[in-house]
Amino acid sequence: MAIEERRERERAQRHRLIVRTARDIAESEGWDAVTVRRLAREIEYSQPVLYGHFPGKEAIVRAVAIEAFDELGELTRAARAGAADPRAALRALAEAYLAFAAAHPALYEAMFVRPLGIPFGTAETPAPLRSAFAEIVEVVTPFAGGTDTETATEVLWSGLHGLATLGTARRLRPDQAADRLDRFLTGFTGPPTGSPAGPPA
Amino acid sequence: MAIEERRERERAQRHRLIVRTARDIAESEGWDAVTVRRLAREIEYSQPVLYGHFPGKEAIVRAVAIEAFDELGELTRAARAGAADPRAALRALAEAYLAFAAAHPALYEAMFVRPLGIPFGTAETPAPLRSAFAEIVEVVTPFAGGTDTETATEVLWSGLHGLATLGTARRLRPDQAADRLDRFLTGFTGPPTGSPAGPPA
DNA sequence: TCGCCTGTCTAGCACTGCTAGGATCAGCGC
DNA sequence: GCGCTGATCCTAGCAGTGCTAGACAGGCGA
Repeated sequence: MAIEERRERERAQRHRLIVRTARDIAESEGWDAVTVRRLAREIEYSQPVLYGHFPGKEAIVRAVAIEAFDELGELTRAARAGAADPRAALRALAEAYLAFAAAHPALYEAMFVRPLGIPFGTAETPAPLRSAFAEIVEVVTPFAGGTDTETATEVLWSGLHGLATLGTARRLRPDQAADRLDRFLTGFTGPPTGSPAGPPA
Repeated sequence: MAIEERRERERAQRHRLIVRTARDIAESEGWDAVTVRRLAREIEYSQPVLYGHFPGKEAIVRAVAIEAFDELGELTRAARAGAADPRAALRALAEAYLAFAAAHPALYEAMFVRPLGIPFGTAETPAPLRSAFAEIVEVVTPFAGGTDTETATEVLWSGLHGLATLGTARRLRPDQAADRLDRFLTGFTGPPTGSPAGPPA
């Protein structure tokens, strides 16, 4: 029995090694550099071993993405927790989200740009993914306004996603990132209390 | 001389055939199905002929994208022209943009998601691309508010881009597309004149 | 008519994801 | 301790990818 346990341990360890190696290569050289041969070489096993752990390359990318969902959820949770009021919480979450996308473009790509083969918003959605989304819902709720919370959440998320992807693709002026977020959030929440209405009709 | 002219004509025709074929395959089966061999088979020439027209596959995708920029620019221009006031113009442009992305996901992907190798917002930016962007600037100007026009343009574009990409990736509820656009544009422009302020602080 | 030159194709390179089949070695019963 | 058994792993190969060198033909000018 102990032998099988050891084997299972080793197997789990190798599993994590594969995911970590894939992530490392992707983050330093992009997903194009992540090939099955390269992975096999780096973990010092032959290629078929990888297929004993994952049904295919796509599944490895998926594993990296799910791990990253956990991290993003943790970051946004921390950002939200440290905020004084709903407006600050929203801003903190947005900043954390964009900072994550900017710091880990390859992870962000695996999570939200590449086709994941993971259902979003259904019962089969993995837990890390759902809890990360729940973070956004939580912070949006006070600002839902006329529309329902889920719609408002989708709008906030879409805005952040657009800013993140166009930003990393270098299609927005890099220096104006903070201004863009200001403008977007001001629109989303409405102007701060006490200040005059913004744009004319 | 006439012979050379005929050859040049034939060459240009084949050039267009390549771009059109690439586009057709991409739109019906996705970019993964667009391979050099497949293209060669469909245009009934061998693969090296393609490399006589384009330096590589990426350049073919780029040609398809630039053509698509022209179309998108035309669509948004028409949408804007038919609008009564600035608010309607903004909405019409946004709807046209999202409709294009939904109707031609492969083209949209080539234009805005895949790395294009085309500089955005510099002097070398191709004309179709610049004029399409100018459309957005035009329609955003009345709603710039406190921030400068270019920043506001980037924010609008980012929002639309996020809605478009997450939409085609099936990560937003399909039925709520109109509600999302409403919510986003209301935030972006501020509430319509005469109506009470939206969300509470 | 001859020779060149342009245009095209065949065949091949190095790479990709993935897999069939054989070798190897650990653990077990005797 | 010995030989069997079964799991584990690797070698080698498949079909596909983007791309290219070199051979071949056909039309052009002299």
